Amino acid sequence: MLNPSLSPDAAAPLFAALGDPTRLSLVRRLSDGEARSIARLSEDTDLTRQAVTKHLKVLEGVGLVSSTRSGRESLFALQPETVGAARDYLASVSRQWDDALGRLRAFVE
Amino acid sequence: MLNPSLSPDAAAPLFAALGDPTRLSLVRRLSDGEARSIARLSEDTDLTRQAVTKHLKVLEGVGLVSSTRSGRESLFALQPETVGAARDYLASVSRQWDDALGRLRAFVE
DNA sequence: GAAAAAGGCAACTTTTTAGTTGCATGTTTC
DNA sequence: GAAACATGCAACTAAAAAGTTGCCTTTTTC
Repeated sequence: MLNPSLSPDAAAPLFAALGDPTRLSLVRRLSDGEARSIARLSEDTDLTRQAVTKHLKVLEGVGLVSSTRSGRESLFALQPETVGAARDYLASVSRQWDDALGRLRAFVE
Repeated sequence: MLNPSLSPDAAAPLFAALGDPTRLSLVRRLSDGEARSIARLSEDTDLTRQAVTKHLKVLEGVGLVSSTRSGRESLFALQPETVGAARDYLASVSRQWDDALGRLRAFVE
C-alpha cells in the first residue's frame, strides 16, 4: 500500500498531541533514542512535574511514546513508528498536491 | 541547510492547526490543488458555515492555506510549502532517531 | 528504619477552543 | 432594483485543555 494514509479523524489526534510546545519539546528531546524518567524530563522546564506527567500521558495515549517502570522511576521512550505515521500523512498530502500540479503542467503542454 | 528544522515553539502551532479533524479534512480536500469557496467547503459537513470559516482562519493564521477574494466569494487554497515544513520537522525527528539507532548498532559491533 | 527521591491520584481553577445564533454588508442575477 | 447568494462581524455558550496544589504510596539510600 503506497497511499493508505490514515483518515483525517484518525490522524488528527496525533497532530493534536504534537501541537503543544511542551509536548513537541519532549518528543524532540526523546528523539535521540534514550529513555528518560519523568524527573529528568521535568528538569529543564518551569512546569511542575505533574504538568509534565500529564503531557507524557497525552503522548502515550496516541502512541508517540511508551513507558516502562524501572524501580521507583518510570522511563519514557519515543515510539518512532508513530512519528513516522504522522510524517507519512503529511507526505501523502504533499504528494497529492504535487501530483495535481503535475497533471496541470501536462495539461498545459 | 539539511537540518535547520523549526524550533518546537515555532512548529507546535502548525501541528495544533492540523490537530483538529475538521481542519485536517479541509487540508486534505484542498490538497488537490484547487481553490474553493467557503460555501463549497461547508457543503459536506454538518457544521455551520461560520464554524468552517473559523477553522479556515486558523489554517490561514499559520500559513497552511491562503485566501483571495473573487467577487462575492473568497477562495481558499492550500499552501504546500507550509505542509512541507511540518512534514520536514517530523522527518528530522525521525532522522535523529535513526541516526541514534545507527550509532548504537555501530557501537555494539 | 528514617529520610530522600520518584511517582500516582484527585480536586480545583483558569484559559482556550469549538461551535452557535443573529444580523449586517457587498455581489450577482433576473 | 429586488431577491438570492456569499460572506463578515460580534456576542454568547459549552466543553476541553493546561496547569496547579495537596496528599499518599513505593523505592532507594545511609
